[in-house]
Formats: sequence, C-alpha cells, structure tokens
Amino acid sequence: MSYISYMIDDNASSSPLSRKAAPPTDFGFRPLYRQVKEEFVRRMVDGRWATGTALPSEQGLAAELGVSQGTVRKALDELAAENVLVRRQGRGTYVAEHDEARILFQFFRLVPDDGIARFPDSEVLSQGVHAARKDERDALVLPSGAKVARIGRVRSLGRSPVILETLSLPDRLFPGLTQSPVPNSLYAHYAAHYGITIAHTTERLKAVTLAGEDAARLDRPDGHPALRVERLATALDGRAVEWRVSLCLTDSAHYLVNDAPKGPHKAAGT
Amino acid sequence: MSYISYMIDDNASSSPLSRKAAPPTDFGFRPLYRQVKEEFVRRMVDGRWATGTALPSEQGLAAELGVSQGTVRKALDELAAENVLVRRQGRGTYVAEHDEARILFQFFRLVPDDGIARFPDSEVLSQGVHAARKDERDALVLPSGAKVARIGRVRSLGRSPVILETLSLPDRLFPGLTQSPVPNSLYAHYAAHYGITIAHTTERLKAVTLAGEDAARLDRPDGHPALRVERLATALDGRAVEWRVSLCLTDSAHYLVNDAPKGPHKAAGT
DNA sequence: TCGGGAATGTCTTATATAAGTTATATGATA
DNA sequence: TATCATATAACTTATATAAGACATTCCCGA
Repeated sequence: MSYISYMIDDNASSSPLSRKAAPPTDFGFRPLYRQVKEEFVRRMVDGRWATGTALPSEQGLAAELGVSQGTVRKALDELAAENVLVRRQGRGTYVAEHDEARILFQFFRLVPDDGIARFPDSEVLSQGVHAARKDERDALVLPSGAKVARIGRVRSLGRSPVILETLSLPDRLFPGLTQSPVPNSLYAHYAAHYGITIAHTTERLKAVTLAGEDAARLDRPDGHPALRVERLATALDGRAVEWRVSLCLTDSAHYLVNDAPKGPHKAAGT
Repeated sequence: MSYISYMIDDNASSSPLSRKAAPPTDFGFRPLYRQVKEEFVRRMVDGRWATGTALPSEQGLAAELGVSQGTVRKALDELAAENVLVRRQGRGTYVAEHDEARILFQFFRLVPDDGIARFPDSEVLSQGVHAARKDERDALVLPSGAKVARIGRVRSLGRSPVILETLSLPDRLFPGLTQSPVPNSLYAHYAAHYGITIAHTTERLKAVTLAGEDAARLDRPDGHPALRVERLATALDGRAVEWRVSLCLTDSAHYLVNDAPKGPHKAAGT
C-alpha cells in the first residue's frame, strides 16, 4: 500500500522525475536514483549548488523530490565516488571545491621521485585570444572559425622549471579569461568566475626529445627526453572545456598512475 | 524486535563475522558489510572461488553468513567496482577472469594513435631464476638473498617491436615459472597455475632516450625517445607479486590515462 | 521457433540503530 | 561578570534489516 507512489509516480505529483521517460519504446529507461542524480548534476551545472555549498539533508532532499531517503542516498553516494560531492558523517554533504589539495589528489600526477606531490608555481609566458587551430577544434569540438583563449606558461617545483605547457579553452565559455592575469590554480578560477566545474580528464602521453625554444625554456639541452602530456578536461555536463599540452621533465620526478580504488577500499590482509 | 540479531550479533550464531572485533579499545572496528567483503576476498585468495566461478545468489550468501541481502549486496558492489567481480543482471555474479579483454581494459594502457587497443604479441628473450637485485628486493619487499624469476621479452603490435620489458617475480610464489615456456598472457597464467590474482597495479612513468642494446632491440637509433614504465602489480591480498620495467615506443602509440568512473557513471548531458 | 515461467540481480521503499558534528545549555571558576 | 569545561540536545550521515516490484536472462516445453 505504501508503494503506490513508486508504482505510478507521475500521476499527481509535482516531482520532475518520472520512472519511465520513454513510454513507447522502453529505450532510455533509467532507474529513479539515476534521475535523482541527474537532477543534482543539473543543480550544480546551472549554479544553484555552487562549489562549497552545503546540500540539504538526505531527508530534506527526499521529501522535496518525493522519493525515499535510500534513493537520494544512492545518488549522493555515486556523486561522492566521482569526487563531485564530499560527504562527512555528522556534518553534511558538500559540493567539492577545487582547492589545491583536491587538484593534487585528483588531477596532478607528476610527483617528485623522493617525496610527495606539491603544487607547482606558474610563470605565464603568453595569454590571448586567437582563431582556433585545427588540433584545438578537434579536441574541443569547436566549429571552424571559433576562437580560443590560449595561455602559455612554465611551471616549477622549487627553483627549477619542470613543465612547459599551452592551454586552450573555448573563448565562448570563458569570455575575458585572458584579459586579466590568470591565477596559478585555474580549475578553482573556472569554478569561481565561470561556474564551470572540471569533473574529469583524459590524458595521452608520449615520450619526446626537446629541441629549440622548448629546450631553452626548460633549461635543458637539445635532445633531452621529456614527457608530452595532452590533457582534455571535461565539465560536469560532459562538455570538453580545456585542452592542455604539457612538456614535463622527468629527470627527478615521475608520472604516477594508480588504478587503486579511490574510496575506503582495501582488500583484506592475510 | 527483528533487529536483535544486529545488536548483539555474536551471542548464539555460528557466523564467522563479529561486529566488534576488539572489545577493549574500539580500535579495529569494521562495518559488517566490510567483514563480509573480506570473507569473500579470502575465498578468492585461497582458491575456493577461482576465477570464472559463479557465486551463489545474494540470498544464498546472506543466509549462509547470517546477514541480510542488502549487506551482501553492498560488499559485492564494492568488489564489482574494483573489477574483482563481474555482475550481470539476471545471470549472476562471477569472479572476474583475466582474459585479454579485461587486461586490455584494466591494465594495458598503450594504445595505437589511430585505432583501438590490441593485445601485443611477445617474443621471450630470456627467462631464468636469479638472486634478486636490490631494486627488485625493494620493489617486491623481499629479504636479501631471495631469488626472483626474471623474464625478458619484446612485444610487438603488428610487425614492429613496441615494448622491451623485464619482469621480476618472487621465485617462492612462482616456483618453476621459468622452467617451461611462458605464455603471452601472463596474468591469466598466474591465476590458472599459481592461484594468484592480480588485482591492482601502480605505474611510474619517465621519458628516456634509448641507447645501445635497448635501442637495437627496438630497432631505433641511439637517442630515440621512449617511455619507461615501472609497474608494480599486487595481488588480491595486497602482496606485491610482479615488478615490471618496460621501455615503450610512442612513435605511433600513446599511453592513455582516463580518470573517468569505471562503472555505469556518466553525468547527465544537457 | 516461439512463448512462458523460474531464477537472479536491481531498484525502491520503510524503519531502526549507530556514530560523528555542532549548537545550546549548564555550572563551576577566576 | 566573563570564561572555560562539560553535559546534553539536535542535527547529520552511516550501517543494517526486510520486503515487494521490476528487469534480464535462460531454459524448457509446446
């Protein structure tokens, strides 16, 4: 008797969720908790839940959306597993912030051979808006004729330069980005000033040898090996928003890839 | 009234699980579902659940362990998220197999620039048992004097060599491994013949330039850039079991890193 | 070959208890 | 009075259970 709302669900409720989105073909069926999750993502994308915001309690959200607490919980748990939300027992659930610690943990993989990851300093070499090159249009899925904001910079750990990189972003999404000095921590800047949250990155690595100006900028001789990292960053809604090509010195650092589970996983020791 | 078993739990049950392992200090407390998970890992480690095995149903496991189906489900879900189990609605839950598709998906990250990942062929150059070098002992946590099985091989995609690598394994865990020809797909071999399941890898990457014999083996001139990948593979129970150093050519391939969530995650598109 | 179950995993709801955090009240002390 | 420590209340999320509806798959029989 108490399962009526689950069975019929969209007859008299003001809820934006419906169990079957496509009645004719059953294609596109999504579980309720996933629809709830998508609603939460919408709220973050459109700014209702900005980074750092404390969410209402599970009970409150459940009442508001007309679903049970368990369903809300499953949606929140998945978003927490994706590092989009942060949950703390007794305190509440928060929209994750792009602070240095999180970026270091989630996105920055170049770590010193002896020691732990640190956030590198940046020196901007150039910044401006240009017509997008073909590689940029391909990566960012832009039409021909589109413009990109382009930033060149050198990043250092300690005193010596380690990374030489060029960033490209759709000018339409980041108007005015390069008209004032850009901060060291870009992802926090995107979130704070453009409401765009970087949620996910894909990186392609190649080994190359340095030459000419690149070698000079990194203070290494021609023919010195370096790691070339192409990173495509996508926002919460899945749009590609940043294309980054980095030349990384790996003389006293390495690129770390760990396929370990993120959360409180760990197999039982014997 | 039906929650008594949850509250006292270990008074009259034959269950191997207990809610509080350490009564004096509450240190070492683990939730029930995690104890269930550890029990499942034990069964895989000691061979009761070999790779490919179909697990009993959730209801059956719940009845056997004296917990609810939801608790079993939470444990199974975490193991599935770690790629240790594979769940298919309507079919059942299976211990993941180390077939080529899974290795390609989970462990092999060197993909051709144009096209999709393929499993490379191998040509073994050398295999034998030796006294462990210091770097091997450090990586595999072996005492001085320990012996390792060592394998050198060249791997090719299509006709041209792409990877030159050396593998080291504790001889104690893999007796006789190098006394007969080793197969191309090693992780399946470990599981089938030694009951050791590779669950997790950590890789450290550096850019280097080739020289001497390495260059010759890979058919490239001295000074040619290559990706040096150090991989430490650990088993289900957390032990380090394989140490691998690979030199990868990235002329027409790249190393792919994707931080996307594994499972059925994907943010809502607008 | 087709269709109808049976088995199994998946989703949803509901409820109860545990445990961590924060705010508020209380009372002793300086 | 002001301050500090402690108790307590009121939140929150985390864990656990149970039961029913639903989707998917597979097998068996017509």
